[in-house]
Amino acid sequence: MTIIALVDCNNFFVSCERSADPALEGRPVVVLSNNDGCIISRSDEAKQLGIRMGEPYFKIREQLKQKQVRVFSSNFALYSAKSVQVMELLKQFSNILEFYSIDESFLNLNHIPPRMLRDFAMEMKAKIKQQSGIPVSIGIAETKTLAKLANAIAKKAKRFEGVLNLYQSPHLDLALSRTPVEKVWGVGRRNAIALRNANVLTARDLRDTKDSWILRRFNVVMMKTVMELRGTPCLPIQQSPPERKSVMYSRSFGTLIETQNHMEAAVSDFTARAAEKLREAGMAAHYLSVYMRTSKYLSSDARYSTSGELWLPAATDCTHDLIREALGITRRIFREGFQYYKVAILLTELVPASAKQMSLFETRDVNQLQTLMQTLDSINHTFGARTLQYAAEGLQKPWSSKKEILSSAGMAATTEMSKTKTQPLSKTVRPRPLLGFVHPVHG
DNA sequence: TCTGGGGTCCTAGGACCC
DNA sequence: TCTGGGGTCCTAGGACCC
Repeated sequence: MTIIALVDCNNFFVSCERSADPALEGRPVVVLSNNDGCIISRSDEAKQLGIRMGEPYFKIREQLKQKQVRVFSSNFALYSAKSVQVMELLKQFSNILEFYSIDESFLNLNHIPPRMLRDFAMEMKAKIKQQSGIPVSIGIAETKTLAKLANAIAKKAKRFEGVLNLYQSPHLDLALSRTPVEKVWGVGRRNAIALRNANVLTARDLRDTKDSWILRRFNVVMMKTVMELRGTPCLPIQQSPPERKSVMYSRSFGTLIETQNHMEAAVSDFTARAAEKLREAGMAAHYLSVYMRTSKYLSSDARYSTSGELWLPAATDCTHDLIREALGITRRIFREGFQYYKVAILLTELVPASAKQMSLFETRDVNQLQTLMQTLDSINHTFGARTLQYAAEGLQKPWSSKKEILSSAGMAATTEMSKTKTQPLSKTVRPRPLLGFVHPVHG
């Protein structure tokens, strides 16, 4: 048998803000998505006020002000650092664990006697709170899907004090029968409708369906979910993350883009960010796509989206190669007369950087390029993102995402933003890649 | 004025082959 | 006579996750 715990940080982004400023404790707090678009994390107090997940910020801005809700732009530098801190603490409790997402980890607890599980989890929870300031909930069961389910109940029902152990529990049936089918991990909105129409209403109903019906009506993914509800593990703990298959960098703009000049600068900027992620993953890409679109919410004649792709003759992780090709694509696909809202850079067909092959026509010194990229990354890592950047990325970046209400902890993490002088971007200046680096802080 | 940003996996259907 | 049958590969789109 396997014993699996799911440790989930409560209201994670809000809890991070609170750990940086304890005065936020007990008050309603929310955190916004990128570009201050919508609500992505809420404290319990905010939930009680009826503030919904994913709600557009502009729609409830006044309401939040009236109710004295503290609002923060998202600050992923802070959240990542907190996440690492919690992960390090978790390693003290099991050496078989999976960091599933920024705020959730699965732990194998086979080394704990079943009757000790609850005490063990309570201790884990207390230690994490004490050392990192982050409150967590813990669910324990035979499979990941059941641990998820236990966790959701632990989080909601106060009497469990944040820990629910359903491992070999006589209460499992009751827990399953009180969990609506759409709350089961792996059952999304669409499948929930199909299940409800077939009168499968709860996790228990789903567990008790026939295999043949599931396979006929759904697929092997749903079958695994059903097996997991029955206590048969189908989703193993993945101790090392599977190799990346793609890297994407995508953002909506703070100010809409209308000119090709600005678009080329934004594409250069985004491509540089994607290339950084690529190198961080230790990969090189064979395939590059550039995608741009207007807002989805415009009338159909003002709406436009387009994309262009390119096979690279040799896989690369080199920022200036990728920028050059991305600009080539951009010049091919850009159309005047639209207000662009978002751009995405997608890198696929990844190979390990160590295995990349040189193009037959490569005339540059490849080792020198590699050293250059390493130096670039290490300087930006030490002195802050975008300390060094390509001229093509532009200095002013009027399209940058809005982040109007960063906490003071947030400002500390992104000092280079506040130091950058703002000047109007001259329309006559055409971005020129491959010219070298600029230094925006003193530039 | 204003609506997140990533990822993965599966299936269906077409093209092509023997 | 009659309208095989299986296999692979690719792509677009759907569905799900946090």
